[in-house]
Amino acid sequence: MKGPSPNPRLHEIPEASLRRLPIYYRFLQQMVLNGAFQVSCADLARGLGLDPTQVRKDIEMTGIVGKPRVGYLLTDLVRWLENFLGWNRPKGAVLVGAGSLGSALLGYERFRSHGMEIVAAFDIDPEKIGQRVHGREVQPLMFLPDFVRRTHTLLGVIATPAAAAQPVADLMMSGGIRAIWNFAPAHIQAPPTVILQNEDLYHSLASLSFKLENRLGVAPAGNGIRYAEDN
Amino acid sequence: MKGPSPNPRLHEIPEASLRRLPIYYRFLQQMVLNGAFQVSCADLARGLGLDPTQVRKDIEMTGIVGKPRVGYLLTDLVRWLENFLGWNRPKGAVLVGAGSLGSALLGYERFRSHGMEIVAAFDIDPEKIGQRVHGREVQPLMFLPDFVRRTHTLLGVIATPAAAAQPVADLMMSGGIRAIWNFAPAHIQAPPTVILQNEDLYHSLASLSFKLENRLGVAPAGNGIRYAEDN
DNA sequence: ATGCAATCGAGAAGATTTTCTCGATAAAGT
DNA sequence: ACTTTATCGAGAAAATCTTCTCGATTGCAT
Ligand SMILES: NC(=O)c1ccc[n+]([C@@H]2O[C@H](COP(=O)([O-])OP(=O)(O)OC[C@H]3O[C@@H](n4cnc5c(N)ncnc54)[C@H](O)[C@@H]3O)[C@@H](O)[C@H]2O)c1
Ligand SMILES: NC(=O)c1ccc[n+]([C@@H]2O[C@H](COP(=O)([O-])OP(=O)(O)OC[C@H]3O[C@@H](n4cnc5c(N)ncnc54)[C@H](O)[C@@H]3O)[C@@H](O)[C@H]2O)c1
Repeated sequence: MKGPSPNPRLHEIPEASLRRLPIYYRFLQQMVLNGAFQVSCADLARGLGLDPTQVRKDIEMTGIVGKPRVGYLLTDLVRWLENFLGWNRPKGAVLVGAGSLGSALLGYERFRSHGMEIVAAFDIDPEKIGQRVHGREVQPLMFLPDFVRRTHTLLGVIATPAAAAQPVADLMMSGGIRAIWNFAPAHIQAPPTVILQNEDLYHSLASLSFKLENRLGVAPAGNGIRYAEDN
Repeated sequence: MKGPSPNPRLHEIPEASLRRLPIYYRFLQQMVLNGAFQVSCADLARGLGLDPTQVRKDIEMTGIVGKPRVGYLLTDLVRWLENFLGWNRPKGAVLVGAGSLGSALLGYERFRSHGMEIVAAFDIDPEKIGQRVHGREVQPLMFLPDFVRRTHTLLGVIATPAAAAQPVADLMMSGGIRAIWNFAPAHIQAPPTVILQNEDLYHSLASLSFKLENRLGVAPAGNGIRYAEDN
C-alpha cells in the first residue's frame, strides 16, 4: 500500500461520512492493540452498531480498495485513514483565550496526532499575558496577526467569551488564518474561503434536554452521525 | 402566548432541526438586547446566512404559530423555544472525571440556563477526592450510583479518559441515569432506552483537517448544521 | 478441483432533509 | 376602500443520505 493521492471526488464527500471516519479510526486502533490483523466493514459495523453498507460506503469513499472475503489489512486501513484525514501531517494552530477551556485545550496533547498542534496562545487580559500555560507563553492578542503571517499558520482556535469571537476571528483572518475552530457560542461571519467549525455545546445540550424530557431513546441505529454547525 | 404542550409529533422532529434551534435562540436573544420587538424567519435567515424556508420549517416544527407579514413576537418566540427545549427547567447532572476538561465544565455556569445543572462531581483518583472544584466537592466514584438513585438524577457527564468511559457509563446506568453526555473519545454501549450524546472533538478535527488540506471552503450555505455522533 | 460462504463494489430503491413554489393573510401605503 | 408587499403555512420537487440488493471475487472446506 502506497496509495495514490486518496482524493476520489473531493467535492462529493458527504460531510456525514467524513465525520464518521474518526469513529472507525478509533475502533481500528483498538483492534490493532487487540492484535487483530485484518478487518472487514462488517466487523466495524458490528462493533459500532452501525449499518454495514454505510460503513462500506464510507470506507469506499476514501478510495482504498479491499479484498473480497477478507476486507482490509488493518494497518493499511489505519494509515490510509490517517493520510486521508491529514492526521499524519500536524498543522500548526493558534489559540485565543487562555481561560479554563483554552487551558484544557492547550494541555490536550492528543490533538497533535490528529492533525493539529497548538503552537501559540494569545489573550487580551494583562493578567494572563506572560503566564505559561502547559508550556506555552500567553502572548498579547495584538501580536497574533504578525505571528500568523510569519509562521504561515492556517488554523485558529477561539476560546474567548462569545462577544469577542467575531473580532478575534477578524484578527485571525487579517493575518491569513484559513480555518477557524470556534468554541464560543457565537455566530461568526467569514468569507466562504475560510473554513468554519463551530463547536457548539448548546447543540448537544438542546438535543439531550429535549430527548430526556420527551423520553425519547437514542436515534435510530443507522443514524450514527449528526452535523455540527458549519456556517 | 401560553402555548399548549409544544409537542407536535415528537418522533418526527428532525435531529438536524433540533440542533439548529440553539442557533436561532442565541440570535433571538441578541435581538432582544438590541431592542427588537418582533422577528420573522426571514430576519433569522438573513442574520445567520441560512435558507429562509429551512428556518421557517424549523420554527414551524416547534408548533408556534406566527402572523403573516409580521412573523413572531420576539419574547414569545424566545420563551417558546426555551420551553420547547426544556431550557427553562434545569435538570440535575452528575459529572465524572474532575480533570482539566471536567473542571472547565464544572466552572461553566451557563449550562444552568440551558437545561442542565451539574450537581455533583466524582473521580477515582484519591488525590482529587475531597478537593473542591468550583464549589463542589469531588466525591469517590463509588458513591455515584447511590447518589444518582437518591437524587433521581437523570443526566450524566463523562470527562474521564477514554478507557474509563464504558465502566463509568455502566455505573451511571446502574444508578438510573437516562442520558449520558460523553466527552471521552470512546464508543459507549448502552441500551436504546438510554440517550447518548457523544461530544467528539475528533469529528470536528477530521472535518477541519481534511477541508484545510483540500482547500475546501465552507459547506454550501444552506447546510447550517451537521451531525454529532449519537450512538 | 469444486462448491460454499463471506465480503467488496456498485447500482437501485427508499428515507430523510432541504429547497422551491404558491395560496392565504395581515400590515402599510395609496 | 384598494393595492401592494412581506410573511406564514403547506405541499411538491429536488437533493442528499441511508439502506437494500446483487453480481464478482476470494479464501476456505470438502
Ligand atoms: N468552560 C467551559 O466548560 C465551556 C464550555 C462550553 C463553552 N465554553 C465557551 O468557551 C469560551 C471560553 O470559556 P471559558 O470558560 O474558558 O471562559 P474564561 O473566562 O475562563 O476564559 C476566556 C478567556 O478569554 C480571554 N478574553 C476575553 N476577551 C478576549 C478578547 N477580546 N481577546 C482575547 N482574549 C479574550 C479572557 O481573558 C480569558 O482568559 C466561552 O465562549 C464559553 O462560552 C466554555
Ligand atoms: N482536555 C481537553 O481539552 C480535552 C479535549 C477533548 C477531549 N478530551 C477528553 O476528555 C477526557 C478528559 O480529559 P482531561 O484532559 O480532562 O483529562 P484529565 O487526565 O485531566 O482528567 C481525567 C480525570 O478522570 C479521572 N479518572 C480517570 N479514570 C477514572 C475512572 N475510572 N473513574 C473516574 N474518574 C477517572 C482522573 O482522575 C482525572 O481526574 C478525556 O477522555 C479526553 O480525551 C479532553
